[in-house]
Amino acid sequence: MLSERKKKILCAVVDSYIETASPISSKDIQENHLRDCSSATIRNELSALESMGYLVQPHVSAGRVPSQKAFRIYVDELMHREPLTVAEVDMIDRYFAQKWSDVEDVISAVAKVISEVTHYTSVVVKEDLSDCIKVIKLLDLSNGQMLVVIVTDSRLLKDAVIDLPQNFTSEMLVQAENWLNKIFVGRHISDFINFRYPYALVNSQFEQFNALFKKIIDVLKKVSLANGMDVVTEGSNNIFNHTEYKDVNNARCFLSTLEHKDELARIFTDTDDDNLAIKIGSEDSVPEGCSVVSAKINLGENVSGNFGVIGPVRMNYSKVVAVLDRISELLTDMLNPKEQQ
Amino acid sequence: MLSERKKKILCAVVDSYIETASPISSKDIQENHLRDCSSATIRNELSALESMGYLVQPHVSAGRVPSQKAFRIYVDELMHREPLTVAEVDMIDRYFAQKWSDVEDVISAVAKVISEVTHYTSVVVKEDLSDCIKVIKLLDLSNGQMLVVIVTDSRLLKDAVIDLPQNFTSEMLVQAENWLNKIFVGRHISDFINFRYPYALVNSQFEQFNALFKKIIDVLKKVSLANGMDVVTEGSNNIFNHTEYKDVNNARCFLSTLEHKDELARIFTDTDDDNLAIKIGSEDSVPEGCSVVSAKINLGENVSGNFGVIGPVRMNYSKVVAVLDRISELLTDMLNPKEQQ
DNA sequence: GTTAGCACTCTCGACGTAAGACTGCTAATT
DNA sequence: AATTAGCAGTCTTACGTCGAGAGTGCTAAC
Repeated sequence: MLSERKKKILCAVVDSYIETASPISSKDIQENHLRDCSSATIRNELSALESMGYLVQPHVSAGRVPSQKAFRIYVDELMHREPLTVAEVDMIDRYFAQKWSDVEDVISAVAKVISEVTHYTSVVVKEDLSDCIKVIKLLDLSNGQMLVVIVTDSRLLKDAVIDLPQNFTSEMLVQAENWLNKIFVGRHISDFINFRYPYALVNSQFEQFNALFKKIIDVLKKVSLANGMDVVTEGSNNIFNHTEYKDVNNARCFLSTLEHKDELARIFTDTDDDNLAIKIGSEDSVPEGCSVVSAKINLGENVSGNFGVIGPVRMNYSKVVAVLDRISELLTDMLNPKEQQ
Repeated sequence: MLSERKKKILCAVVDSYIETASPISSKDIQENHLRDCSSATIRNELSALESMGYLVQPHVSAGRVPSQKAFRIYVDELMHREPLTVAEVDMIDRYFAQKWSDVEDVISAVAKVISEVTHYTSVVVKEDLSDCIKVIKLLDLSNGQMLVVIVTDSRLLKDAVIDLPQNFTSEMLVQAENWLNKIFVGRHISDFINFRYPYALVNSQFEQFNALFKKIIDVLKKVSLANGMDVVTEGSNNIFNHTEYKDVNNARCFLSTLEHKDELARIFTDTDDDNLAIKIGSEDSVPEGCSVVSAKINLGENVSGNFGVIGPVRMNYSKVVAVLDRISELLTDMLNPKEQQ
């Protein structure tokens, strides 16, 4: 629907604007992108693109600035995918040369490398809501207390100390453990947020189990809430590299977004089936003036992760996408051999 | 060494400057603080205070601004301790009305309430390096794996899954557990960072225990490292309430400090025996232009915590101190009855 | 020792102006 | 019919001037 030349010009405007953060003039485009036609021709095209809603003019004697609609079509159709520089590849590979021993380390390293290479603020979200309970163990701590250990599919362990009811014997503990496993094994952790206490099952047994069961269910509920999300951000001070955050109100707004981890997690995890999602401006309740590029990865059985960057709409999408692609690749490489082992 | 009147005037300058963030004139002081002498007299005193290094003048026709030295003497000697307003007390109490079930909840709530009431950025540091091991449990997960649970003084639990050596029976597990407890109970978690493997003890026993013991010691080492510090910050966007951070470079520098958790922890935990420490400007490697007010609290047996605020040198010390005092009080109230229970 | 008064200095905002950046339009060209 | 050169018109921005206002330091009187 857009002519080839219009596409070329629009792409040039967005590219230049991403680089310079200031309005782009017809002369700029002519000199740097379209040598073979005059600035007057380009002016005509710019005018057309403006009335189509792709460009706006801050004032009459200024150049053009891309609208949100322009950024949308830019990332969907126009953008060139530039390869990473050698230095950037090196930087990423250096991070991945280390050996990590647990998921937390991976998360923090991924957050660091993304923010370092892209110069934007990075966000990594780990989500293990789909974790399945494999076995529950009750452990007498021999001081009137008991340790509840919940082992899940992904080997992530949750535990808590519970006071034992009076006169509780070791045998009763074993029995309680059996019952708990009968009820809960195979269930998903997330189910417990709205779990209703199964009186029917328990009332048929010793009365004194009741209190214990209630407490254990509380632990499960708590665990399922606490482990819903793990959100890590890195490089929040990178926002000051970008002129849009010279304005203090924008910066405050941005930082406040970063502090609302739950909302942030929602933005980064709420993706279609695509591996890579780009949300621009106020789309999908991304904060006004911000864009989010996020990717998805499996962090192991039933544990998925999302990672990406959040920054101004005037973001270097090409570079960010390349970085995220590369990291996706390295992460899957890292995780897959493990599974064959 | 300073005359009473000089003290009064210096205090007035600092108080006013904290409030208005702009240079204070002799007239200001005369009108708001020292009705009983003329502005000319105050001018003379100001001039004297300036040559003593307590005040500086941005330019000749401006008022005076307190120097770092002035802030030091202000918090040490001059400052009035104003009580909190009813609204502020309410706000704090409302937070403490909730029941918290674990240390993490307390930490996050304390961070939140401090930043909300003071309008500065709050920092809470939990340090449990001195945790003592109370008991170690080995738990057969019946799938060739074993769960190591370490219970410490402070009831903070650490655990990890370990692959069992081949042909390991339940009885051997019990035996291993006994040995582990014999060796490690009573030791401090922090000792394991440099722990040397006690061959003498183990070599006298079954050879196949060796591999297991090594793995467990690795777990202990890891745990002791990972649990060294827990640093939580809240309200980083509060910095924009304060004029000194209208300057983007200051803001960037401040945020970068917040991201270096280890350095931050050092600043907040490195206190004398005092319960409350105030560090101003570049003292004790606090970042240039920043001040830190921190308090200490016991978060349980052998677990100490530090909490406080970080903000501009021009900080409302009086209010911050009052807030931290109140929270200290409430925290000890909350923790002490627990111990009597 | 304190104070009134005054000259002096410096900042800050308002105003006007000139230069420069781009555009849109018109008319000529291909 | 599309393209282009040229030019008038508009708006921003930087700069310099100017006057008002704020505050001091000094002097001389109290």
